Amino acid sequence: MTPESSGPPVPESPHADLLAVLPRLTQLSAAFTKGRLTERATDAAGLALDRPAMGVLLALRTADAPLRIGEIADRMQVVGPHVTRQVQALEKRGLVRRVADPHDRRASLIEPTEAGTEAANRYVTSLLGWFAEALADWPQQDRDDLTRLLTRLADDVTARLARFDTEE
Amino acid sequence: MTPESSGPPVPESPHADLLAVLPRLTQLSAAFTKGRLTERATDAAGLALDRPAMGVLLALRTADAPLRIGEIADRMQVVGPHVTRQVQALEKRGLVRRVADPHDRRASLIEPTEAGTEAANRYVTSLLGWFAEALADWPQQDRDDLTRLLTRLADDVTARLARFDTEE
DNA sequence: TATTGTTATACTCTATAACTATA
DNA sequence: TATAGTTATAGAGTATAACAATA
Repeated sequence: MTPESSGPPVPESPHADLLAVLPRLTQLSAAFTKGRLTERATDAAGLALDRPAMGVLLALRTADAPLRIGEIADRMQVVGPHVTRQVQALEKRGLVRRVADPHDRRASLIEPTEAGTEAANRYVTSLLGWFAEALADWPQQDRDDLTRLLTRLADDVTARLARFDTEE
Repeated sequence: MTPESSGPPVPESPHADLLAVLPRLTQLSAAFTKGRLTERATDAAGLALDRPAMGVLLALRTADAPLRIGEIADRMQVVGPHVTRQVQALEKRGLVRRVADPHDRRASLIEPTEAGTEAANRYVTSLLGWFAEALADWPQQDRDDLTRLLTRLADDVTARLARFDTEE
């Protein structure tokens, strides 16, 4: 069995199995997008919002406090102008409102309205229900392990990528 | 402590912790995109290809056999026209070539050229090296668990979402 | 008539650039 | 002069629609 005639096409590596993780992440991402999971959940919540707008509403819900545009952008890992437009869409639908920032008149604080809070809760409940169904037969240990490992993976990957920025 | 006055804003659920998985997947996806990991790996491979084109090349490498346009699209979970354009780009760069499908003159088979195979291998090696670094201090058990759980999650989520299509 | 692929077009999400107002 | 936000524009990635060739 010579190297060039057979064997798996993967280059030699002590951790080649790790590469299997990447296609899985891609698969999951594609499945969520193509399955329109968030769209179904927004429908179930009686809303007509796209994913980015829902992301803003969820960021506010998670923060459980009014946030500035820039703060929302940081938490969502997107740029400011993107958040500006999503907030405008949410405002039009009466799901968030702006309140003046007492300490800085350049900025305003965004907070969900009563309707916005309820919508976000319905959305989360719907998503959670779906997710619980999908993982209905998972042992609790596996659920815990998945959360733990995925959290660590996200942190390690984020940290490693941040090094690129430092080096440049 | 009344329900409306305090407590976490998350609705009651026996598996509320599972919801933590979704932000992590989002975070990972965003980190890979914003860290331009694939772009760095293609640079390291001496290429000038965007992510979709690289995806086609990887699909061919993984298959280790010539594939039809439709087969590539299925594996990448995208539509045909998208693959058509990526293959055209790869053809121009001499990384793939078309060979006639002896059984069906409507279709052609796509296979990597020598240069394409080498480029894909350099890409994978680069990505693998980076990934191994990021997870350098992970115990082998955790690596195995992550791969196993992520695979199962992807399969379960995909299966569950497929039920929507069936129901409609 | 059904299927494979191509061309042309549109849509979603996010980024960059230029600008305004306040600090 | 630096920072927060907005407006306008651009780009990446992928989908849909209309069509051609072959089955």
